[in-house]
Amino acid sequence: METPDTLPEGDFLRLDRQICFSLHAATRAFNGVYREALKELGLTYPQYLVMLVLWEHRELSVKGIGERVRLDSGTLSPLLKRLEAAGHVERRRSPEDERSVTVRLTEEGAALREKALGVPRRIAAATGLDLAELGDLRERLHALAVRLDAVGPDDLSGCA
Amino acid sequence: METPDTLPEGDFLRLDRQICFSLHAATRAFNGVYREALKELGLTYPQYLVMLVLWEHRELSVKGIGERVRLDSGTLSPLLKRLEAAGHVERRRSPEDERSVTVRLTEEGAALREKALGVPRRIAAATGLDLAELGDLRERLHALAVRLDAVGPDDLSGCA
DNA sequence: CGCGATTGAGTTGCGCACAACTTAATCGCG
DNA sequence: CGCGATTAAGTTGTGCGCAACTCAATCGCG
Repeated sequence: METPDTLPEGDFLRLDRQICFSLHAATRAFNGVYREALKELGLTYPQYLVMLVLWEHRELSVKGIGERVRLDSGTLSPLLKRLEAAGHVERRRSPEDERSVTVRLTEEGAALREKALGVPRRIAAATGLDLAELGDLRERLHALAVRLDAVGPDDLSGCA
Repeated sequence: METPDTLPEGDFLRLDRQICFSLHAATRAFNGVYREALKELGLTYPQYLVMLVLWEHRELSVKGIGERVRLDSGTLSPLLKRLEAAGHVERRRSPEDERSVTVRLTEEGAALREKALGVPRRIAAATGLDLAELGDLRERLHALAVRLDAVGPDDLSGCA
């Protein structure tokens, strides 16, 4: 349990390097492709994520958005302020709970969806994967994220 | 080739949302686990990437590091300055080419490798994947990154 | 009802990531 | 040799991502 058995530590480090690099490179490559595809919409990748949930719900609290895109208010507040400045959303405090802020699509923000419809196919084409493979990738990444999030702040020390 | 055939655009947008979210969530979950594991080393994840290549080469130019970790000088310059301030590396201009800066591990930086040896196994444990699955993941991510990078700045418009 | 605990947003500070730019050194062609 | 083009690093500015914090509103227990 505490000895590698199959590999010396040095090779572990090498494998880790390869996985780190692959993950890091894939993430930034994806970001780059999205950046290019989103340029004409005037959106960044994280802004696109937020718009995607708003196109499905039209109106959500900051907390509601945060739960769906897994971002906290420290990231969302300035991002939403920029989306508001761009005219895509409106923000106003909720009447029934003055702590909460309701974010709602403007007409313009809702209309932007039409221009976004072509984006997913471009991305899919860039990956060179078909729908089934994309679905499989999504599954694997989702399962991985769930497992990694579950580890949380503890653990990690319990295996050395 | 230019029509979806299998899915209307709206479902494409939904699938894209799911893939976006999975990718984004998995990336940040990975970062979180590494952040935790690297805390005792006093390294961030990108700093760890740089140290990994230096542990293999001992001495590299900024350009050489950039090629290996796929980062430009705009990101590396301040990062390396911080690694230098932490005492892990030295930087000095190359004698034979005054444009180039050579980055070399200090004794302390080289010694840090010993403390890093336990990191990969912790990460692997957190993912819940075995060595074969990790290798497979690495392969897929690498292939994907290569394909996405190959698309480059052009294309993307040629499929709409 | 009153008051401490909790919750939702926002702010601050730091470290990437990247585009666009600057500066200095080197290259290479005529 | 001379000078424009290229190259290597660094700088600047913008936008995430996250930890740590503030502040106001709400909750809930006695």
